[in-house]
Amino acid sequence: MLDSKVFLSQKYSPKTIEDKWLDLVTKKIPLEANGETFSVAIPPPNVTGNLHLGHALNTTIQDIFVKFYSLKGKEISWSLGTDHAGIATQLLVERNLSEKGINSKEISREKLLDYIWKWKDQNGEDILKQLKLLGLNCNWDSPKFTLDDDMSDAVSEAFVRLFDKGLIYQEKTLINWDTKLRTAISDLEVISQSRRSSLYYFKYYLNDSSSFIVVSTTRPETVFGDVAVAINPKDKKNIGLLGKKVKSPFNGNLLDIISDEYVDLDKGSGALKVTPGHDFNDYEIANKNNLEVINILNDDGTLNDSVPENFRGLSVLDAREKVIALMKDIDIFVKDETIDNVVPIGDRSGEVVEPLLKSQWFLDVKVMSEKSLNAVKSGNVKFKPKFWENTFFEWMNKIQPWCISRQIIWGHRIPVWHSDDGRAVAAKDLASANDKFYSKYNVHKVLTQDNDVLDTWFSSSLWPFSTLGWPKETNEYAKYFPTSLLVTGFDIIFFWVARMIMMSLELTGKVPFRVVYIHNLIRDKKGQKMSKTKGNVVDPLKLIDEYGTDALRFFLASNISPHSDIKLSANSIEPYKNFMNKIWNAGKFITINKLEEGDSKISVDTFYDAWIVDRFNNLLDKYNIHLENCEVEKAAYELYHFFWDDFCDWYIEIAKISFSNFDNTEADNTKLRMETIFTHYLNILYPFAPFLSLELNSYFKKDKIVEKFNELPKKLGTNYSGDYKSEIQLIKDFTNAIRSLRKNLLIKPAEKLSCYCVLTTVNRKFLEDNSHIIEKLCNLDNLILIEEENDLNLISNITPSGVVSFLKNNNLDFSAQIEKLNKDLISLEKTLTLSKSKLNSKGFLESAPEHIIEEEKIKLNHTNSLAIDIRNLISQLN
RNA sequence: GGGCGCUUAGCUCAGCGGGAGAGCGCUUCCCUUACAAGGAAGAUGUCACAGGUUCAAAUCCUGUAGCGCCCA
Repeated sequence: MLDSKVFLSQKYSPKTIEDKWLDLVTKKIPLEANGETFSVAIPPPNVTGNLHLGHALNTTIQDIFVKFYSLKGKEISWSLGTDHAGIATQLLVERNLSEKGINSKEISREKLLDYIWKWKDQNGEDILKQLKLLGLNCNWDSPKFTLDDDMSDAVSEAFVRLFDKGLIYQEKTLINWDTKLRTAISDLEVISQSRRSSLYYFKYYLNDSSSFIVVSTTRPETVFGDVAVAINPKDKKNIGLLGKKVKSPFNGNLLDIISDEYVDLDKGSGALKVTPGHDFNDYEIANKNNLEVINILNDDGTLNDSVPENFRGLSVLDAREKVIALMKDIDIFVKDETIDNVVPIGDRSGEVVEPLLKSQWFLDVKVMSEKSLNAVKSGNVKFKPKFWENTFFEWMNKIQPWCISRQIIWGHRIPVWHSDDGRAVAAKDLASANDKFYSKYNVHKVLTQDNDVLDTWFSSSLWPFSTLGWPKETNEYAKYFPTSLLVTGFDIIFFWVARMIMMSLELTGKVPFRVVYIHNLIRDKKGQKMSKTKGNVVDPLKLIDEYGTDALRFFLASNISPHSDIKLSANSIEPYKNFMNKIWNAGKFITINKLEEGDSKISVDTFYDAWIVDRFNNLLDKYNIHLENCEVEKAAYELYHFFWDDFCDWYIEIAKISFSNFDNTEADNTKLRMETIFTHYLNILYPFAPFLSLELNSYFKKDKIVEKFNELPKKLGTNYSGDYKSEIQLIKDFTNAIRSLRKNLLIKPAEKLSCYCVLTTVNRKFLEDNSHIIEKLCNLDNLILIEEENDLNLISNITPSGVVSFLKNNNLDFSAQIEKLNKDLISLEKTLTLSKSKLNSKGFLESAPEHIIEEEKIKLNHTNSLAIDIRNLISQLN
């Protein structure tokens, strides 16, 4: 046990106790396991990243569950690690190099890789240290990194299996090409951005006559890739041109006029130039109509050799201007107009993405999606809140093959080995590739590995099982897979959650997790997304400095909302720091009144002991239910209000009175009760505010070895036999009513006076024994029980438990009290009319459940007599 | 265009069939030996709008308006 004198001399200082307990809070303490397990995989933060509030929210939620289930005796595994974050990291290092005057495009693959690894070793993984400050119980001794050997082995294994099943294939098709990064990206990495754009109208003349067709386009520079003009089959004006040809004035090509349902009559001129090399819809039209595909762009987005010489090498925008100028020159330009359209942007580069015809690797997730849909529909994977399942279904239903190859170097190199004649096998290394090639093709060839690397999300999609040792049948994998829970933001349901489910079902045959807990984002006080460019990013480490980790954790836990994002303003966290301070000071009070060890045992409970025991038991129930339902914020709410409203405002305040009396087996019993409930409270507070809980607990634990909580507290019993609920209610009712009366009558807080009362719910004996409590709480001389019929000249307040009154005297100003009574009367009369009309309604009496009718009757009687009393009072006062 | 979510006190939000709530802010009073990071007493609402279901609707259904997000 720690020195309580030191404790009593200190103010609450989060920093001090965080430093003191960090090791213990983050350490996995072996508990007495009950044979059950609870496992989670952390969404791996970007290795180059810094801690932001999203991480803090995400990991705090996980940690609350981990600590909760740990206290419940489950064995815990919380896989920890970082993600290599392919494109993002490579970009960052390249930018770094260019600041040093090194052009990454001019150095070898090996050299650049070397730079990135060095950078990662020096600057990476800071985030793990920052995460630790939150007090998380992750597997700190075995952090993973997605490019580590074991993780990479899982990636190769997955790839080879999927390749051999035919689910991974190479195809030359139209893909999203980021011209700045010079790599393919998947459709998820393309953001549709609304823009004001110009729509240009121009004439294509028929090759054999002077008639023409007007086409419209936002991309005039692609005229060199045109292979046809498409009209809608219902286009009456142009339908006569069907089957004819126009001659491109730009390169002399002959373009068929074809019809296709896809063409929108109301858009632009209603006729579409078909450029299959640079538009996904046009590509489909071309496929349907057996049209040629012309690629007019280089990898860097400039025009290539298939355009006339004077356009070659121009950027898309320069070429656009030049084409428009040409149209005007040769007098085929009709007009332009400004429209709203949608432009595809690369999420990493921020540049316009070009559809390009390229050979890339694809994973046929379309085939894999079926099982995933069923897993969620059948409840094998549950989303919380459930409505996110709709989002999941919607995307899964229209999922397209996933382009998994990237033309960068930071990542898992694709384990495909090519021969020079275009045949290939997938294998983990060259030796097995040679074997595999020979057994497949019966010939030896020189094999070289594919140059591309995999999309970062490919390795992420294996994370829940690769971190547990898959493909090896490790103990961890056997014990902890499938994982119990995944906690993540809604923004990566498609990127990550859906892909994990698909991969897991395909590769392990199991779902990766039972429950997906989706949380929202943290925004600034205006509801804007936090971003560096806006300059509104709040650093969690600063919040920790200012308010403490426990307060931050409690804030996050309390403010999770299934429907809306968390808005963070300057003083959002302060109430929770105040709450921590409240607990701290309650701890001090209890320490001051602590019995010496072995002094006493629980003897006879008072009504307030019985009551607080009951309240605590109620808290325990709700706490368990809410956490098991993944409703962290509700558990936090209960913790907050039990402690502040019940424990501090009433229990401690009443107990103080007992402590100040001489006698006291009764006080000793309350001291024991108070300490027990407080330490039990700290125990369940631990998942939410671990540092404060441990610190305070250390002043109370009798056993010096156990510094940490090792189970959840059980419900407490009480030996009080009276009706403690009515009794505490009487104390509360009378206290509130007397305080209110004092205030309304402008009686000074320091002035002591006598109060008269009439009882309705509790017996005279109880009041005789406990009137000193009310006297003390209300600063009375005397609480005098009187009969109702007395004719003293009184001014009163009426409560469900009885009436409290002061003697009228000339110094008192009744006006405030009369006002209050009138107000009470008005609201009473409202409920009265409502109640009466209900009980007079045949429908209500026939259809409402019995207990509701009973309650309504009681309410009516009650309100009625209250109203009569108040009316009497008012007339007396007037 | 399709989907999802939201609209409740000045602000941020909970409640989701039978009593309109919390935190912050506001008013008045109190440094009462755990806590002024506190205590006490208060004020504040056509629960977006319009219909419907029901004995009973903030709560369920339909529609309208506005806001936000996702997908095209």
